[in-house]
Amino acid sequence: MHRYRSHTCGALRSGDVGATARLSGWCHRIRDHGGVLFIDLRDHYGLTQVVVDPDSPAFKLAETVRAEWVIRVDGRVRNRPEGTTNAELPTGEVELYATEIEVLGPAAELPLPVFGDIDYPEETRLRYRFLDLRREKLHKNIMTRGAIIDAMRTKMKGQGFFEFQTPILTASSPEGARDFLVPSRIHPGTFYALPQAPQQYKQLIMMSGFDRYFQIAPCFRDEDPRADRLPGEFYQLDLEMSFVEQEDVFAAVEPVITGVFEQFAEGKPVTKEWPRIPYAVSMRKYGTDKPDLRNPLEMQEVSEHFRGSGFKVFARMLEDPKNEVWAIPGPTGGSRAFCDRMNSWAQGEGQPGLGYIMWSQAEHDLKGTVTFPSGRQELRVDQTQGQIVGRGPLANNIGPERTEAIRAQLGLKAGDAAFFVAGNPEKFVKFAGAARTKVGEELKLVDFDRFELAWIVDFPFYEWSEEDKKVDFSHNPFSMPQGGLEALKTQDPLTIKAFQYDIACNGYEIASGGIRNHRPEAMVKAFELAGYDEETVKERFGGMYRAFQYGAPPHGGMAAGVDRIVMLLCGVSNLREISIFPMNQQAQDILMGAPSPATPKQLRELHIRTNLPEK
RNA sequence: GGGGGUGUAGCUCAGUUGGUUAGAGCGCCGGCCUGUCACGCCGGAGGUCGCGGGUUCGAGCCCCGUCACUCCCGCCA
Repeated sequence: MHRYRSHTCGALRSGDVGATARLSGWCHRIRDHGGVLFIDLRDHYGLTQVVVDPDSPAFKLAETVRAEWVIRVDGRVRNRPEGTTNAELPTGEVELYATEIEVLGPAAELPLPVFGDIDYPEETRLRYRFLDLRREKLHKNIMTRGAIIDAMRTKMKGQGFFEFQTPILTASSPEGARDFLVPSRIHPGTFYALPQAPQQYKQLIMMSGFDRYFQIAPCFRDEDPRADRLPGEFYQLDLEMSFVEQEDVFAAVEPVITGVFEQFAEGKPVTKEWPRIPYAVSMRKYGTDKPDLRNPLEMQEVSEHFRGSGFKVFARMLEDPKNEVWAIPGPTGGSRAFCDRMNSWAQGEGQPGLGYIMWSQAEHDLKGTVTFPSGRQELRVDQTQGQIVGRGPLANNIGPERTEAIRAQLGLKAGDAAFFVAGNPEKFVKFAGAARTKVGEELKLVDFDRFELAWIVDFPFYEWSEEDKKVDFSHNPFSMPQGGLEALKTQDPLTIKAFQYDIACNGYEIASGGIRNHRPEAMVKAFELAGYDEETVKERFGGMYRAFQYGAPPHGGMAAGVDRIVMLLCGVSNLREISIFPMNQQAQDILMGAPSPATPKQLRELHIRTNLPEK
């Protein structure tokens, strides 16, 4: 017999009754009835009930074992007595009657129980990650992660892609996020950088005559984390193809991502035909470039209804042509309580408030003019019973015609509301998007049990950098401007769009890519408009620039966030739930103790002396 | 770099307008228990209330500072 096991803890069935079996695993749960004692023995594969009574030579030792001890049990497989089977366990028909127990690894008192499903503080979970990983949910998430990555590989290979490895120790890239640096011992005073992404390498692979590259690529960025952004390192499904236009990339990628989602969505619907939403449209309808399309609400511009109206705050704002008024429809939200709640939510977000109109059916015929006691305001009333009328301060100020026009434009009914955001869209768009999300969720209009995927296309090539007071790349400096060199020479830079696209899913950006700029003269011009001369380009992107001179194929690709996709498919909202040994929010690995000071000898070899900040 | 939240037993948490000896569940230790599967019952141990300072006759509670964790903003081409 094998030294440790003849079966795993998930293997035994009634067909094994009468057999002698040897199991090894962790003591998941122990129930001591004095005369009879049960141990649920757990391993990676499952759970089997071990039973011991005083007739067994193993009884005395069995009484001493505790939760999470690792033991080996020999015994006889037998049917559980009538009425004591456990339908919730695959092994629930049988039990192992123990005749011999060996303690393989005793456990100290646990800082974190493996049994059960209650939440524990992050710090405890990370310090004792190996215990946390034994717990059912996390254990399962990690296995799902592996299966998802397997599925990505299979589907990518099915699309004719081939997996490459690119260097981890590479050159610092001047654009983008902060690099992690690794000092060179051989070349004092110089540093390698860990790749933020294999962007330049994959383009060089295309210029090296390969085609259809992919990699489950580790990426490193020294930036502050978020719940949906791991500190330090993360993985991308990175891909690149030669001789392609945007449509070719979409055609290659869509089935891979849809396929992966369908395979792991556990029956939740997944978008079949992905909508293509231009960046500018997404910003105006959803207030973000990563819209959650499970939320049916779409914002609309309603400036005309407020221009020159009696609502002076908006009317005055609209005298500046840069300003607009946007409406967020709130179907079924037409109650004072809800509108007030939204208003105070907006104030909590640092806004002055959130204007609204509520619509309802008039209960009586009313005609005439109401003058408020102050005498400063007159309200014309002209309604017949059953007619839909708008209520609230805004409606009173702009009058029934304008109120009705807004209702008609937004397609709202009695019992509905609309919320209004005014000012310069560039400044309020983020808040408007948050308000759209809030309204949708509060009114329970969002169907959470689905995956809504979309391409966001036509990103602007440049944007205005307020900080540097100049035009700067808005996304990827390597992507191809729509219109090519001609557009760079003739168009207002801020109106140039890029062959640059994202995939949005349920409010997350899960992928980003583009068709690359493979013409050196266009690349030089693109950088020139952003204020970098040719020498700078040569200096910063020497390898790429050189490669462009010797026959560069048109190419493009994409990178999808593996961690985020796994997070969505596991139904969690924190990356640490799907990452096996994550760092904490301070970018420390508190299990392994990283980062840690280097020894004087290490520093000497690297010609480095520390210069620590004063406390 | 900035803002919010949290910090009380090994763990999860409660703790009144500031008032006697800071509680519960789980876990741990001891005892009882022959069919449980969140086993049950009885008993026990276990606390610098994150840390430092202040106000007060009196602080877990109020104030100031600080540290840790977490969420967010900045940042992330």
